[in-house]
Amino acid sequence: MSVRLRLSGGAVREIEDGATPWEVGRAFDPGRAAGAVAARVGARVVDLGRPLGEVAGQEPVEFALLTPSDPQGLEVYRHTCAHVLAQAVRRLYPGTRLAIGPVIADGFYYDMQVRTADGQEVRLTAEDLPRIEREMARVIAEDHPVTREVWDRQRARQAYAEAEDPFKVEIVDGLPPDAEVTVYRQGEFSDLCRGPHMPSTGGIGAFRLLSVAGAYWRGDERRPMLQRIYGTAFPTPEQLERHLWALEEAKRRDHRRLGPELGLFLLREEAAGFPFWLPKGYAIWRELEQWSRELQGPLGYQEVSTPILMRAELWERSGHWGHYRENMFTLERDQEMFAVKPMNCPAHCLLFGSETRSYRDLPLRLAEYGQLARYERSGTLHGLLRVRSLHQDDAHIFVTPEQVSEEIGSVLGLVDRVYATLGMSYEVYLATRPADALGSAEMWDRAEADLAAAVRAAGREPIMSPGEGAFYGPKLEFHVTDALGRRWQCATVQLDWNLPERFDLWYVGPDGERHRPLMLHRAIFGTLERFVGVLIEHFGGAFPTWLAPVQAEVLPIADRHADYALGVAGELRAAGLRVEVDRRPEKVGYRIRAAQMQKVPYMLVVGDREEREGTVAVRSRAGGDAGTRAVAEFAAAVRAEIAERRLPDAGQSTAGGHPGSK
RNA sequence: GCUGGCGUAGCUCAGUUGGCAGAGCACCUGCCUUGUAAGCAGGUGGUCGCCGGUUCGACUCCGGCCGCCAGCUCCA
Repeated sequence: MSVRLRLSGGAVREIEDGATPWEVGRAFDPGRAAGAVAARVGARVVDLGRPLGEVAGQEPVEFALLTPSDPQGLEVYRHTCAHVLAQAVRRLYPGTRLAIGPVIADGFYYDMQVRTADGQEVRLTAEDLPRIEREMARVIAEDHPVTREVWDRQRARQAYAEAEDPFKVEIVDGLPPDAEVTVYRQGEFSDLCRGPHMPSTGGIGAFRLLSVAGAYWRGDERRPMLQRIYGTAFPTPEQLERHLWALEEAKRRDHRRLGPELGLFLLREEAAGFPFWLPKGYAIWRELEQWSRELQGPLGYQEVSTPILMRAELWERSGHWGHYRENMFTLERDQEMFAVKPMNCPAHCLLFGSETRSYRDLPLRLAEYGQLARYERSGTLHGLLRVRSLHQDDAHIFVTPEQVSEEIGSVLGLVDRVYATLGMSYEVYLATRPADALGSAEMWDRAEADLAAAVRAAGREPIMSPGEGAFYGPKLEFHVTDALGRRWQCATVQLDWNLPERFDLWYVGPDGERHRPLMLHRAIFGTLERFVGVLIEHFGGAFPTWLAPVQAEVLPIADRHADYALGVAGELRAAGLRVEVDRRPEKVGYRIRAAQMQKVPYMLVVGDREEREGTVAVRSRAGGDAGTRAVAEFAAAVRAEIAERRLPDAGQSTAGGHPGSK
């Protein structure tokens, strides 16, 4: 028998079915064969030693060798490295039980119960990692061939049961009935694994273990806590070093570091999860809020303000008492329960229902920026990105069923405009019906379909997020990525057929009858707290001029220039700019450095010459010395930059003349 | 909330085996009067997270809380 493969050049070859990808590669693509870790046959990635008859047939399929430079090849490479990690830990701690060791975005991890030979559990710390790394290096140097074995399911189950490997037994039991049970072996080590793997351990070039942390087996806090060792691997030491450098760089952008450094906000243990906003941070905040009003007003949004504290009875009616109580701050007064609002929707429903609404009033768009509070478990708090204080750029839109699509389209347009202006990329997730859902299956199906259609109409493909919807309706989540590659939801659009029902909301239709409106929950920034946090990291603290807390810093050369400097600052403030004067008795270089580290977009040096000529010597944060300009001219240029909400483009500044010009 | 780690000046961090708490930066003062990323000198500043215990004596050892960090989980 034979199989047919389409090689990289496009030629179809007849190959004997016992041949392996390695043999085919060596014959037809010797250049890549040396560094190959696996092969792609059709849609499958397979071991280089796998007989082709098992994965191909008479129908020609694409054949390609994979090296660690290919994304799929890199996964195989890292996966094998995860096995090397497990092998090394087993050597050092022979009683270790393995759970799972998958490849993740920038590396891999392995979850295990680390134990000594006599079954004593061992707590690893970061100090143990170098020792494990040395053992891994030994495994790699020993260059063990990696072989694939197909096991009988019962035999596998029994073997792991006898070896007292409860996690592997559970994994075997969880495999689909028709799945092949495979075990990969390298030297004295073997592991239940789907594969594929590199042909031998010697091919791993550069790896590093990064951290160790606890992780529950199957993510379930009622189950045993395992130790998760994170690591990464790259084909060359240079690539590894570059990655490690990028991780350090990401730490430098961490908003928890930059926030206090730039004087933006404060986190205090007196109010965990409730940030204190300093003048500079709040300047950013106000700028965003003002922008939001500017964008939404023309779209027909009306701003309202509703009570922060309301009786429990309201939350019972809205369903929050049953579904969300764990996340609410409650208090009792005069034998009555109250709750701080975690969301605005129930209050907005009260507003909708407070007068008779006509179909002519719809869509009715109620916006609110007030403060919400949600109880989050202490271990989940994270800088500004996971807080208990929330100020959303929230709105609830009451619509007729016919208006849903168009209104969602309008919201998606708003989202796109905001994120494009800030130069941020995002992904759209469609979160569908959760286990504790309210409402009928038909309502959910239709709502989910409506949301998906709207996203596609906006030219994007939603990523499905099954079971992640709110209890009251499906939602679109817009995710952005932080400096450390963690993903956070910012904007959201949720469809809700439930609350209008619970609050018995209705409008009078053209037919003179009562009809039930639908409700859209939406936020564009999401939570201001989180959004500012994400922006700090996105810009690394170097905000575009329109958002920068201090837009220009005036630096008088000597004491005698102080009056002129104050005059310049006054003139610029009158033009609407946020300006400060640094008249400390320090050298200009010192004060420039200070302003530069505070990431002020423009530094204006003024001395005898500038005072005489009524000018400022402009230095831009990104481009350095930008020449001398008249004060009014500088003000006009910066005002234009702000009005356009221009993004900083590296090396260029807009408000300076050419060096040497006036 | 769970597992592990951590908590010393505004910030970053030292602090031997338990014996009167330190540095750099920041801040203040003086000198310098300054030209595009750190001038010089001096000084202020700490209930060593909080509460309790052991001890002649606790930043140090023990226990309990609180907070932070990583991960799990949860979610905007």
